[in-house]
Amino acid sequence: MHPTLKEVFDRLYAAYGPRHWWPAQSPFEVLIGAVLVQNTAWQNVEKAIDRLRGDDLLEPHALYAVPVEELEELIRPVGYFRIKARRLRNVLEFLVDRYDGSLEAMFQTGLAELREGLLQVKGIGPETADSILLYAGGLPAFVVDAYTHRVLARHGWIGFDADYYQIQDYFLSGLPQDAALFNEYHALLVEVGKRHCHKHPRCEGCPLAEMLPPGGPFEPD
DNA sequence: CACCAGGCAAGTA
DNA sequence: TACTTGCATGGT
Repeated sequence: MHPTLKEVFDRLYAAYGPRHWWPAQSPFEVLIGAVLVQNTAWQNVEKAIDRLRGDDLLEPHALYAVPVEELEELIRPVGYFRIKARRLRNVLEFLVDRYDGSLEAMFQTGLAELREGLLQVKGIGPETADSILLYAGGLPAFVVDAYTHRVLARHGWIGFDADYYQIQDYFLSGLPQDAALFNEYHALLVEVGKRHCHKHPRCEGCPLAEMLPPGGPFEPD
Protein backbone atom coordinates (compact mmCIF):
# COMPACT_ATOMS: atom_id res chain seq x y z
CA MET A 1 0.00 0.00 0.00
CA HIS A 2 1.41 3.36 -1.00
CA PRO A 3 1.87 6.00 1.65
CA THR A 4 -0.26 9.10 1.15
CA LEU A 5 1.30 12.22 -0.32
CA LYS A 6 0.86 13.93 3.03
CA GLU A 7 2.73 11.13 4.79
CA VAL A 8 5.60 11.49 2.33
CA PHE A 9 5.63 15.24 2.83
CA ASP A 10 5.62 14.96 6.61
CA ARG A 11 8.52 12.53 6.54
CA LEU A 12 10.59 14.79 4.31
CA TYR A 13 9.73 17.91 6.28
CA ALA A 14 10.66 16.21 9.56
CA ALA A 15 14.00 15.21 8.03
CA TYR A 16 14.97 18.46 6.32
CA GLY A 17 12.73 21.29 7.58
CA PRO A 18 11.81 24.34 5.50
CA ARG A 19 13.97 24.70 2.38
CA HIS A 20 13.32 28.42 1.71
CA TRP A 21 13.02 28.00 -2.04
CA TRP A 22 13.44 29.59 -4.60
CA PRO A 23 17.02 30.83 -4.03
CA ALA A 24 16.52 34.38 -5.39
CA GLN A 25 16.16 37.93 -4.12
CA SER A 26 13.14 38.95 -6.20
CA PRO A 27 10.42 37.52 -8.44
CA PHE A 28 12.31 38.79 -11.48
CA GLU A 29 15.36 36.82 -10.43
CA VAL A 30 13.14 33.75 -10.20
CA LEU A 31 11.86 34.40 -13.71
CA ILE A 32 15.25 34.59 -15.36
CA GLY A 33 16.75 31.91 -13.10
CA ALA A 34 14.00 29.53 -14.21
CA VAL A 35 15.19 29.85 -17.81
CA LEU A 36 18.90 29.80 -17.02
CA VAL A 37 18.70 26.67 -14.87
CA GLN A 38 17.21 24.44 -17.59
CA ASN A 39 19.23 21.21 -17.54
CA THR A 40 22.00 23.04 -15.69
CA ALA A 41 23.52 23.05 -12.20
CA TRP A 42 22.28 25.97 -10.08
CA GLN A 43 25.86 26.85 -9.20
CA ASN A 44 26.41 27.94 -12.81
CA VAL A 45 23.26 30.06 -12.72
CA GLU A 46 24.52 31.91 -9.63
CA LYS A 47 27.61 33.03 -11.54
CA ALA A 48 25.48 34.41 -14.37
CA ILE A 49 23.01 36.17 -12.06
CA ASP A 50 25.87 37.74 -10.11
CA ARG A 51 27.23 39.16 -13.36
CA LEU A 52 23.84 40.57 -14.28
CA ARG A 53 23.50 42.08 -10.81
CA GLY A 54 26.95 43.67 -11.14
CA ASP A 55 25.75 45.50 -14.23
CA ASP A 56 22.40 46.45 -12.61
CA LEU A 57 20.50 44.37 -15.15
CA LEU A 58 18.13 42.54 -12.79
CA GLU A 59 15.20 44.62 -13.95
CA PRO A 60 12.96 43.88 -16.96
CA HIS A 61 13.44 46.99 -19.10
CA ALA A 62 17.17 47.20 -18.40
CA LEU A 63 17.78 43.57 -19.31
CA TYR A 64 15.59 43.77 -22.40
CA ALA A 65 17.70 46.70 -23.61
CA VAL A 66 20.84 44.53 -23.69
CA PRO A 67 21.71 43.30 -27.21
CA VAL A 68 21.56 39.55 -27.55
CA GLU A 69 25.30 39.21 -28.27
CA GLU A 70 26.13 40.99 -25.01
CA LEU A 71 23.57 38.93 -23.14
CA GLU A 72 25.20 35.75 -24.44
CA GLU A 73 28.55 36.75 -22.94
CA LEU A 74 27.01 37.77 -19.62
CA ILE A 75 25.27 34.42 -19.15
CA ARG A 76 28.00 32.25 -20.67
CA PRO A 77 28.64 30.28 -17.42
CA VAL A 78 25.20 28.64 -17.57
CA GLY A 79 25.95 26.66 -20.70
CA TYR A 80 23.60 26.64 -23.73
CA PHE A 81 24.27 30.38 -23.57
CA ARG A 82 23.29 31.21 -27.15
CA ILE A 83 19.89 29.56 -26.99
CA LYS A 84 19.26 30.74 -23.44
CA ALA A 85 20.04 34.35 -24.34
CA ARG A 86 17.32 34.13 -26.98
CA ARG A 87 14.95 32.41 -24.57
CA LEU A 88 15.49 35.18 -22.05
CA ARG A 89 14.72 37.79 -24.67
CA ASN A 90 11.57 35.89 -25.64
CA VAL A 91 10.23 35.95 -22.10
CA LEU A 92 11.29 39.57 -21.61
CA GLU A 93 9.44 40.50 -24.78
CA PHE A 94 6.36 38.76 -23.38
CA LEU A 95 6.71 40.59 -20.06
CA VAL A 96 7.43 44.04 -21.50
CA ASP A 97 4.97 44.02 -24.38
CA ARG A 98 2.01 42.55 -22.52
CA TYR A 99 2.57 43.83 -18.97
CA ASP A 100 4.88 46.83 -19.38
CA GLY A 101 7.58 44.89 -17.55
CA SER A 102 5.50 44.53 -14.38
CA LEU A 103 5.54 41.09 -12.77
CA GLU A 104 2.79 42.26 -10.46
CA ALA A 105 0.61 43.03 -13.48
CA MET A 106 1.54 39.72 -15.10
CA PHE A 107 0.45 37.72 -12.08
CA GLN A 108 -2.91 39.50 -12.00
CA THR A 109 -3.74 37.12 -14.83
CA GLY A 110 -5.22 33.93 -13.49
CA LEU A 111 -3.05 30.83 -13.16
CA ALA A 112 -4.49 28.89 -16.10
CA GLU A 113 -4.51 31.81 -18.53
CA LEU A 114 -1.01 32.98 -17.63
CA ARG A 115 0.30 29.43 -17.90
CA GLU A 116 -1.08 29.19 -21.43
CA GLY A 117 0.59 32.48 -22.30
CA LEU A 118 3.94 31.46 -20.88
CA LEU A 119 3.87 28.18 -22.80
CA GLN A 120 3.52 30.14 -26.05
CA VAL A 121 6.95 31.69 -25.39
CA LYS A 122 9.71 29.79 -27.22
CA GLY A 123 11.96 28.41 -24.52
CA ILE A 124 9.35 28.08 -21.78
CA GLY A 125 8.09 24.55 -21.28
CA PRO A 126 5.92 23.05 -18.53
CA GLU A 127 8.53 23.00 -15.76
CA THR A 128 9.79 26.52 -16.43
CA ALA A 129 6.22 27.86 -16.59
CA ASP A 130 5.21 26.19 -13.33
CA SER A 131 8.41 27.34 -11.60
CA ILE A 132 7.61 30.93 -12.55
CA LEU A 133 3.97 30.63 -11.49
CA LEU A 134 4.80 29.05 -8.13
CA TYR A 135 8.10 30.57 -7.08
CA ALA A 136 7.81 34.02 -8.64
CA GLY A 137 4.03 34.43 -8.49
CA GLY A 138 3.01 32.42 -5.45
CA LEU A 139 0.34 30.65 -7.52
CA PRO A 140 -0.52 26.98 -6.82
CA ALA A 141 1.25 25.29 -9.77
CA PHE A 142 3.00 22.06 -8.82
CA VAL A 143 6.51 21.91 -10.30
CA VAL A 144 7.69 18.56 -11.69
CA ASP A 145 11.37 18.09 -12.41
CA ALA A 146 13.88 15.31 -12.97
CA TYR A 147 14.24 14.74 -9.21
CA THR A 148 10.49 14.48 -8.77
CA HIS A 149 10.29 11.89 -11.52
CA ARG A 150 13.22 9.89 -10.14
CA VAL A 151 12.07 9.82 -6.52
CA LEU A 152 8.50 8.81 -7.36
CA ALA A 153 9.45 6.20 -9.95
CA ARG A 154 12.04 4.54 -7.70
CA HIS A 155 9.28 3.94 -5.16
CA GLY A 156 6.90 2.62 -7.77
CA TRP A 157 4.41 5.41 -7.09
CA ILE A 158 4.52 6.29 -10.77
CA GLY A 159 6.06 4.54 -13.79
CA PHE A 160 9.45 5.57 -15.17
CA ASP A 161 7.59 6.33 -18.40
CA ALA A 162 5.16 8.78 -16.75
CA ASP A 163 5.09 12.16 -18.46
CA TYR A 164 5.02 15.65 -16.95
CA TYR A 165 1.25 15.93 -16.67
CA GLN A 166 0.75 12.43 -15.29
CA ILE A 167 3.18 13.22 -12.49
CA GLN A 168 1.69 16.65 -11.89
CA ASP A 169 -1.83 15.18 -11.73
CA TYR A 170 -0.60 12.66 -9.17
CA PHE A 171 0.13 15.58 -6.85
CA LEU A 172 -2.79 17.80 -7.84
CA SER A 173 -5.33 15.05 -7.20
CA GLY A 174 -3.82 14.07 -3.85
CA LEU A 175 -3.12 17.42 -2.20
CA PRO A 176 -5.00 20.64 -1.34
CA GLN A 177 -4.33 23.42 -3.87
CA ASP A 178 -1.99 25.32 -1.60
CA ALA A 179 0.93 27.29 -3.02
CA ALA A 180 2.90 27.21 0.23
CA LEU A 181 2.56 23.43 0.35
CA PHE A 182 3.53 23.01 -3.32
CA ASN A 183 6.51 25.30 -2.76
CA GLU A 184 7.84 23.27 0.15
CA TYR A 185 6.97 19.89 -1.33
CA HIS A 186 8.92 20.40 -4.53
CA ALA A 187 11.93 21.77 -2.65
CA LEU A 188 11.92 18.75 -0.32
CA LEU A 189 11.79 16.32 -3.26
CA VAL A 190 14.84 18.01 -4.77
CA GLU A 191 16.66 17.74 -1.45
CA VAL A 192 15.99 14.04 -0.98
CA GLY A 193 16.78 13.33 -4.62
CA LYS A 194 20.11 15.12 -4.47
CA ARG A 195 21.14 13.53 -1.19
CA HIS A 196 20.16 9.96 -1.94
CA CYS A 197 19.02 8.94 -5.41
CA HIS A 198 22.49 8.98 -6.98
CA LYS A 199 24.85 8.59 -4.05
CA HIS A 200 22.96 5.75 -2.39
CA PRO A 201 21.49 3.42 -5.00
CA ARG A 202 19.95 1.20 -2.34
CA CYS A 203 18.48 4.15 -0.43
CA GLU A 204 20.56 3.71 2.71
CA GLY A 205 19.70 6.38 5.25
CA CYS A 206 17.01 7.96 3.11
CA PRO A 207 14.05 9.31 5.11
CA LEU A 208 11.76 7.56 2.61
CA ALA A 209 13.57 4.22 2.91
CA GLU A 210 10.79 2.48 4.86
CA MET A 211 8.28 3.59 2.22
CA LEU A 212 10.09 1.50 -0.40
CA PRO A 213 8.29 -1.46 -1.94
CA PRO A 214 9.39 -4.97 -0.94
CA GLY A 215 12.62 -5.79 -2.76
CA GLY A 216 13.98 -2.27 -2.70
CA PRO A 217 13.87 0.59 -5.18
CA PHE A 218 12.76 0.23 -8.78
CA GLU A 219 15.48 0.84 -11.37
CA PRO A 220 15.08 2.65 -14.69
CA ASP A 221 14.61 0.21 -17.58
C1' DC B 1 39.13 10.89 -18.55
C1' DA B 2 33.82 10.41 -18.69
C1' DC B 3 29.65 11.80 -16.89
C1' DC B 4 26.05 14.74 -15.23
C1' DA B 5 23.19 18.98 -13.98
C1' DG B 6 16.32 21.92 -11.10
C1' DG B 7 14.66 21.31 -20.19
C1' DC B 8 13.18 22.55 -24.47
C1' DA B 9 12.59 22.75 -29.40
C1' DA B 10 13.46 21.08 -33.86
C1' DG B 11 14.17 17.39 -36.91
C1' DT B 12 13.01 12.71 -38.65
C1' DA B 13 10.05 8.63 -39.80
C1' DT C 1 2.37 10.45 -32.63
C1' DA C 2 6.88 8.78 -31.03
C1' DC C 3 11.73 8.84 -30.96
C1' DT C 4 16.28 11.33 -31.67
C1' DT C 5 19.47 15.12 -31.56
C1' DG C 6 21.57 19.78 -30.53
C1' DC C 7 22.49 23.00 -27.20
C1' DA C 8 27.58 24.04 -23.66
C1' DT C 9 29.70 25.40 -19.16
C1' DG C 10 31.55 23.82 -14.76
C1' DG C 11 31.94 20.43 -11.01
C1' DT C 12 33.01 15.54 -9.49
